[in-house]
Amino acid sequence: MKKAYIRRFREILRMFDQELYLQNSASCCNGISLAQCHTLLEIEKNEEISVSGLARNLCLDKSTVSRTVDGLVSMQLAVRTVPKENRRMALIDLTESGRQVCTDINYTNDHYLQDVLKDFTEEELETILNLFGKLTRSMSAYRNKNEQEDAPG
Amino acid sequence: MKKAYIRRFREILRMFDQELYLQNSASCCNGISLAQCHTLLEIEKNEEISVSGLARNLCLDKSTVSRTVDGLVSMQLAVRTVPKENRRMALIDLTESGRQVCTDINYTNDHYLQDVLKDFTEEELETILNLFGKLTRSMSAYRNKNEQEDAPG
DNA sequence: AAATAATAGTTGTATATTGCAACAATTGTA
DNA sequence: TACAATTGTTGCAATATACAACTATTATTT
Repeated sequence: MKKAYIRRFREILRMFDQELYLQNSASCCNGISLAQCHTLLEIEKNEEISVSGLARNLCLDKSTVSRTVDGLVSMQLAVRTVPKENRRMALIDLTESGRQVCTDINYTNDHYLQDVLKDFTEEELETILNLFGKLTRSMSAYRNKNEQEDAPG
Repeated sequence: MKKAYIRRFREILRMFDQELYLQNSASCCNGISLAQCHTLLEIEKNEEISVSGLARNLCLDKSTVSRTVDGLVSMQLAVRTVPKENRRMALIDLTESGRQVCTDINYTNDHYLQDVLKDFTEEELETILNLFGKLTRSMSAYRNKNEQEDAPG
């Protein structure tokens, strides 16, 4: 693989990452922060998920997630429930307001993506989704491989 | 454009963003932080750039960049020079150590990308770079359009 | 059954990142 | 010369994050 190609790819990745960050920041400004936004959507995706589950899915420390959930709860966007059958854990769920905020975020982001992809042909759309998926899976595999190696024996 | 497609795209974007973040964090751990890493590479790309220039390119506030540069200077990876012909500004440049760190970062990231892309065919590589570029430009155009609208009249 | 280990969550502490506003110094313009 | 614009820095506050220590609970081992 050509060095020049890799450098161009890296450059585009950097710009893409920047655009993604700017857009995410801009679209999550319905009074909630980016971290809260990510957490809300992750709760929405899994009905009744634990703090540890969220931490795993979001690749964050559970203490971080615990505090983010604190924020969501104090804003009445989420609730903690301690199940009787396992009183160690707390299941997080959305309130009606929380669900509404998710709906808003989804609406904004769906429309953004639709706008940004409007000049892509059907074929391009299919191709980019496939290649994107392949790349993401490859990145994930690479990371898991390295985590195995670094894991405490 | 199908709603289901958009949702799948968003989901992949989210995962991709997460992988990118994790990889960036991991690869920048040569004693420097992610922000310092980005700043170093941006200085490397522009010989003698000002704080404002860095802020513009990195889409950050100049105060943020000023402090990041503080860190780099105190680590002796960069130097500030006040040009005689304009004593307001400070031109930032890399030291030899700074250049070496950049070389290391580039090496690591180039190899990462090479590894992650190793199962892509020549054609796929060409396609993904093109579509990625197109998408990034589209995102950038969208943002500029909206910034125009929001600009203080 | 008691002791120990594992799990789940929270809190204390520290650090990093960031932006806005205020400011100082310098340069450009009216 | 007075005023405006540019450039960078500092004060301040908010957010995000992780690690370690801790509490409470549940599971396992002896």
